[in-house]
Amino acid sequence: MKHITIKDVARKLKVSVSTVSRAFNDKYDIRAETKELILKTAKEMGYKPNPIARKLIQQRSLNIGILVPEFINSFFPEVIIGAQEILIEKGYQVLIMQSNESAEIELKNLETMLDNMVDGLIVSLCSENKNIERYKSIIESGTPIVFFNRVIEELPASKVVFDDYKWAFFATEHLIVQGHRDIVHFSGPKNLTLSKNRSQGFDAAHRKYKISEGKKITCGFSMEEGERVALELIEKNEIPTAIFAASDPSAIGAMKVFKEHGYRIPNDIAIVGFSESSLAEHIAPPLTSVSQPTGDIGQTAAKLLLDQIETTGLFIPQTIILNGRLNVRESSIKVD
Amino acid sequence: MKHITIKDVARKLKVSVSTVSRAFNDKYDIRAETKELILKTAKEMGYKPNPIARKLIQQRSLNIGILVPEFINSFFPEVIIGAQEILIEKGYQVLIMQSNESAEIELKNLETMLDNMVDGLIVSLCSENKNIERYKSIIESGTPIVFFNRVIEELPASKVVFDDYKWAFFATEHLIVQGHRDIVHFSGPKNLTLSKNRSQGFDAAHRKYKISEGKKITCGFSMEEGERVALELIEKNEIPTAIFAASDPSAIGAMKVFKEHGYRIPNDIAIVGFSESSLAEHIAPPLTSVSQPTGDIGQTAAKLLLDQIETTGLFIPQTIILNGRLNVRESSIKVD
DNA sequence: AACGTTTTCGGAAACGTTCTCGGGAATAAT
DNA sequence: ATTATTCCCGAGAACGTTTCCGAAAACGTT
Repeated sequence: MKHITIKDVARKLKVSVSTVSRAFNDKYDIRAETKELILKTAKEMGYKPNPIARKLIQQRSLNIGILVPEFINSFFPEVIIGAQEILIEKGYQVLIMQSNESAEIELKNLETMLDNMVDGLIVSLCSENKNIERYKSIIESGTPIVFFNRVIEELPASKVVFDDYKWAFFATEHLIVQGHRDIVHFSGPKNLTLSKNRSQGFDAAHRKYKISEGKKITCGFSMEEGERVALELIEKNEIPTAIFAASDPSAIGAMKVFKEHGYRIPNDIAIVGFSESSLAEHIAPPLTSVSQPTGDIGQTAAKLLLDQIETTGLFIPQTIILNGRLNVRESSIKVD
Repeated sequence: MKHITIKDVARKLKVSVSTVSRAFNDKYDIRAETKELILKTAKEMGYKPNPIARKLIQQRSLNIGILVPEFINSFFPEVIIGAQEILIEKGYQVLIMQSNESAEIELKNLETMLDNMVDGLIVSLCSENKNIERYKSIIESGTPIVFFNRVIEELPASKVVFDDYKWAFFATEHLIVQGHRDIVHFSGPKNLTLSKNRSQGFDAAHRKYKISEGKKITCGFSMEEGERVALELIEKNEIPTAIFAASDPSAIGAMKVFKEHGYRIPNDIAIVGFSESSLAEHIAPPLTSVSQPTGDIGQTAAKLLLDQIETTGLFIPQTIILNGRLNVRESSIKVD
């Protein structure tokens, strides 16, 4: 009552194992009729080639691994769906793992993927990125890999990123144009390129309008982090007139705390988020935020990866920068 | 420059392949010193047992597959994280796939998981569930599997579900107690047990208070579906005084449309959702919703699965019903 | 010294495939 | 009729492990 193997099929039809194999892999010489017969009876017998054995000998799996730091917020799921669209069409299956922002789990996940002989990887790093050396060795070994969103510059691999600098600039400019001169930036985790870029965009906007540099506070991406930092500001009584947060959840967390303490949004404090989450337009007041083309990010990452997989010989890593949009909503516009 | 295999290690140390294998699988007779030596030089050489080959011969992978219909909303991710906590601790790795509510993709995902020889499956069905026969055959073949949330009664497997009937009853009762007599239920996809249960809870509450049966409209779980049904009601000018939606996104979608058309929530229309999403408490007005113990669901599912994996011989499927909470917020309470 | 036991190891078969090689039969060409 | 060509197919090695079987070595017992 065990698995039906290629041998069973061969025996039943009194043909050789190789012939059965040929029937399942078109590329070999086999008479059309025999092929048909084999395929038919194989189906009847419930035979299906064992992919593990196939992987062992072919060294490919038609599986792609996607590694993300979290997927509570809709950002990563949306990216994944975008990537899946492309990959499934090409016959690949997508395996997803999440590290819950833990470098340790990230590493384990990574090894599991490699163990499963994925043909390629699409990864977004967790905020405490300690596995750079491992990634370097993977890249060196020739495993196709593309990074997105949470990226490290020094890794010589393809990347698809967002123009964080530019859109942080626009977001900040928007606040400045509204008349704000005392803006605090909730910046993301320090070791991410993305945090640095957003932070620099924030500064650049100040420079353009010749305003003294705004204050910056390091703040994680989560709602809790936003709440924490907002409370800190309230306790120190250093309330700015506007906040530019590096993520939507942290913006929303902050908004919640401020509202609870009697501040009115946007009249007392204007708030702008980043990385449009599905919440943005539904919370009160609706949150101004920079939206990223999540689907596109996934799709281009998938395409880059497929390119690399199909390229024999030297592959030259590319970095693709995608554009976004500033969705202006009530949280940043003074109303009377 | 290829992979380092067990043979390379054996050759270098002038021992047999089996001895090296023994060093990596404690259970066999091997002298402590030889083992140490082998492990040491293996590490130096960068050797790691190839899990594909191991799977082929051992027929197990220490991988668990989790199949969900979507993960844009935080519900499924939260469940997954709960399951992961338990599984990782036991040495299992978790592979996740999502079907985007498509039965076809669900089936493909399922086969991929099986292809990868997962030791067990945790699955929540997509709304158009057409793969029941396949699941039956999987269960029959003895593959450990547990279903959660989106469940089909007739499948003889372990399940962890929510007491949808009870909490739909409470949610409806809450609206009735607020004085509502004209409540519309946005029920979920018809073929899900969960929809039926919620719908019956809705009816039961009406019966208890001797109110004529409320109107029910089939509505998907997504925001778009909620918007669609709300528009329908507006066009037909059949505006109820309250809505009990089978999901938060559909409640939120409806709320959005009603607000855009000038209806005030909750004064003109009270709304209650289901399956607390992270949005609920942040939208305007905050949404009354039934919250499910997402983490618990994942954990119990994982535990049930591990039980089944470790049980040799006959396994008796269990169904575990978990409790929730009604979070009453402004969307359902008349204010003046 | 002869024999039994235990420890430690090597040989080789398995797991389920793919794929190269070579050969026989059928067909075409000379 | 002989040779060349094409078309099919079978044999068997390979992928990288685990694990059964048996044997050599070491040790203890009488």
